Amino acid sequence: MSSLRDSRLRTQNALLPPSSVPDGTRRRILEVALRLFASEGFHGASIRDITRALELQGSALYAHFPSKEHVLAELVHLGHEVHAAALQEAFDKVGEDPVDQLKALVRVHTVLHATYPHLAVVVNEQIFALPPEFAAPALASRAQSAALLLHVVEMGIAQGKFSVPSPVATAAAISAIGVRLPYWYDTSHELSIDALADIHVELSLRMLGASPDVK
Amino acid sequence: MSSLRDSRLRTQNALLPPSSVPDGTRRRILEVALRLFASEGFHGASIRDITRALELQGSALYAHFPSKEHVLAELVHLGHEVHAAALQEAFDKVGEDPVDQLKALVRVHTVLHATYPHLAVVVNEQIFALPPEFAAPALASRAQSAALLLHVVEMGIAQGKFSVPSPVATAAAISAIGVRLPYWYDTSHELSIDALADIHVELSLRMLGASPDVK
Amino acid sequence: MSSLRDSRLRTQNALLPPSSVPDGTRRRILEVALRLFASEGFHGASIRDITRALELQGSALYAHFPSKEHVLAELVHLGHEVHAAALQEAFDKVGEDPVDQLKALVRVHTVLHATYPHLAVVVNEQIFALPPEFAAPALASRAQSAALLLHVVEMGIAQGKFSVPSPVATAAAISAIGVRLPYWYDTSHELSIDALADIHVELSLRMLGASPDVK
Amino acid sequence: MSSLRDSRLRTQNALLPPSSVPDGTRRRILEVALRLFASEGFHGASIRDITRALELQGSALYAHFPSKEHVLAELVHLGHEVHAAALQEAFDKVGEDPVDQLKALVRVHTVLHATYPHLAVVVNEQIFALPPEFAAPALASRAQSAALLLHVVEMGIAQGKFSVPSPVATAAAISAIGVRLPYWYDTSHELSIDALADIHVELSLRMLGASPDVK
DNA sequence: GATGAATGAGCATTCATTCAT
DNA sequence: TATGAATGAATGCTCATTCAT
Repeated sequence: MSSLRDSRLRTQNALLPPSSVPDGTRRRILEVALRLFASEGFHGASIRDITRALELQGSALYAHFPSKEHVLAELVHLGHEVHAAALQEAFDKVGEDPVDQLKALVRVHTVLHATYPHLAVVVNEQIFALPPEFAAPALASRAQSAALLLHVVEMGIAQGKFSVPSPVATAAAISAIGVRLPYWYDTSHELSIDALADIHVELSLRMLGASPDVK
Repeated sequence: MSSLRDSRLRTQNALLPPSSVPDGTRRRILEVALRLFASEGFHGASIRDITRALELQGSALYAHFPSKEHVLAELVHLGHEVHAAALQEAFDKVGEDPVDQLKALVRVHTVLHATYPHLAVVVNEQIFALPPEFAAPALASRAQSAALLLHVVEMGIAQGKFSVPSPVATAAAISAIGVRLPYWYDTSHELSIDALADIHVELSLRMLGASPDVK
Repeated sequence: MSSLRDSRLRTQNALLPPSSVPDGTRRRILEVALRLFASEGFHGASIRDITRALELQGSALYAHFPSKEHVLAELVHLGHEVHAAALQEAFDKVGEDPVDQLKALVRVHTVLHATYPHLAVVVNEQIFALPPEFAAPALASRAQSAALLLHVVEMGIAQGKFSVPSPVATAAAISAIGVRLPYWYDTSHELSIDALADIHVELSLRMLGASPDVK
Repeated sequence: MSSLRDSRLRTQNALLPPSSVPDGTRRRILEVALRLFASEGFHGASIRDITRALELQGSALYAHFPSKEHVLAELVHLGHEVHAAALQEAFDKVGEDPVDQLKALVRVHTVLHATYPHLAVVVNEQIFALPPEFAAPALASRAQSAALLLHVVEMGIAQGKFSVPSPVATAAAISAIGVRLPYWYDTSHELSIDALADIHVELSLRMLGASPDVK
């Protein structure tokens, strides 16, 4: 239902979080791979595609990664690490009020998906291209994030601050709003990332039936 | 943030809408291709993979489709056709009240994504593997569905029945909830598809700030 | 050194000698195959190419020929048969004078290559695509024709009517003039086939150093 | 009318002009391809056939040529380049007398076809297997050579040194004698290439009715 | 005679990867 | 670090041919 374009994602600019990988050929490989895996898929982007964009021979990649799968694995790992760290950091900053916690989680979820859309797409769509032993830690991180969100929702319900038809379906819905962002939003949009985060927080609280004075 | 498995989707059963393609080898090819494209991606599933599952030689596929791309194109076409037709049918059945219209659209959107999750995933993730001339009609259908949803939201706002921070972002959020369904829901879930549709309708109306007496 | 065109041969019209094969699908297959083998080569023209031109399925060919090779074999056989028969007939009509004999052989050689250029090309270029047992009779017929021409040349020399640097090379040269015809001549040319035959006779006699009053 | 053998051409030895391509795998591919394209035709010789003769995998060819067609294109280009250059060089060495010019052209035409018979055969028979954009320059070179020969014939006629029934047909005949050489002559023949060239010069002059004192 | 679904071998080409340089 | 020639498996697809209808 979102509208895609040739390049799959609407954003061209931001790729990898800045300090996650040192500069150099290795980082440039990751950036190109991220862009191509997002637009063509893991199997649709060949090593030669990646290295050609860097004006290198295919074999040059093996000075930096032991295999193509390791490139994807590193991207997926990086994506989950960033996501988990950001969620945790946001969570730690706020107090124990589930409303505050939820606001923090939704905000960071949205900001991340709007800022690093390629990483989000690759992490979500291409993780299945990894062999189980590579995918397992990422899947665990993912499950933990989901559990954290669900826990906050359930705490809010327990404290009478949220009221919801199904905690699981509602947590999934809150997550979905952010996950689908890369498919329609780009940074040239009239809404800023901050404004978008505000909106998603508001929409999430409404779904949770939070008392109207919230926000 | 959803949790995936080796087989990518939680559901194994429902594949193609029943009457969309006549029985026979051609339909069986479409079904297997749908399953494999959903789990491995278009480039990750080879023609030999598809035909092996049918105990055929790879070359046998070419008596039914002129190319691998045509198989994907037919699936994508079928998916959009079913989606557009169902949306339209639901829309035509209700009156002019935006609230009723929205309920109808959300319900059918959810039911479709829960009933044909493979089709939804392939349509959403693999359409980029098609050359532009194959993808164009599907993208047009997609844009039209998005426009219909946005229109209903805007009509509701105009009539004072909805109140929303950003119509575009809210329509995208409503859509996202359904689109992400295949990644966590399967028909063995304790929630029935109908119950899920009810929940999504409720969540959508809450996001739209519909007057509390609704439904 | 000749100039070719898309269609390889300049002539489009005459294909098979009229009475050589009865009318019907079998003959039409031979005609299309002749055209395609001449322009694309035996390996470059598929059975589907041939039958498509007749609006038939590929399998329909097997009601008329046991294999693709048999189609070529029949064309090659037909070509050599026509060539040998025409040569023999022409030879039998004239007396024992080597000059008359040579004129007759050159004339018919030229007329055949100008009239059935596709057949000549296929016979000359595609015979190697046949397995030895199919090619053998054709090669024998070919050798016999060459021997006949050489014999006439040598008889003329013995009788003091021809004078030549090398009988073998000269016989080859006389043959070559006709064999290369299909690559530059077509029936729309300002020279008629008859005029061309006259010219080739004249050129051949000149090469043979026949006394100037000849012709 | 020439007699062929399994191996199509009687010569096995000479293939590519010595300095035309540097030594190495690339040259060896061209040599094997030349031999196989001459004997089996472009479509009849597979990439695996070519590389097997070099004890390489089929894929190794693609480090040296972008496609099978490029291999043929290079051979055809090379053949026409060598032919055109040799003709031009021979032409430039002699004076303005059409008789001398014709002798020079015929001699070099014959020497080339006797020395590089595979190249001649591939150039003449397989050029049609190239897509038009590859074939065009070769066809142009061919037309230019034909025009040069015709021009010399016509100059000789204008100067009263040649007398001929049809300049076009006679030029074609002169060319044909050389072009057909690879189909019957090989270097083990009792005639040396030089002797053969003398004979062809003599036969050509005779066809042109050159005054008997010539040569 | 002809169809159309199927086969199994083979095609040109691309793939990820290796390795000597 | 990077190259470039090579590998061997795999790719999508075409081939001639078969066979039940």
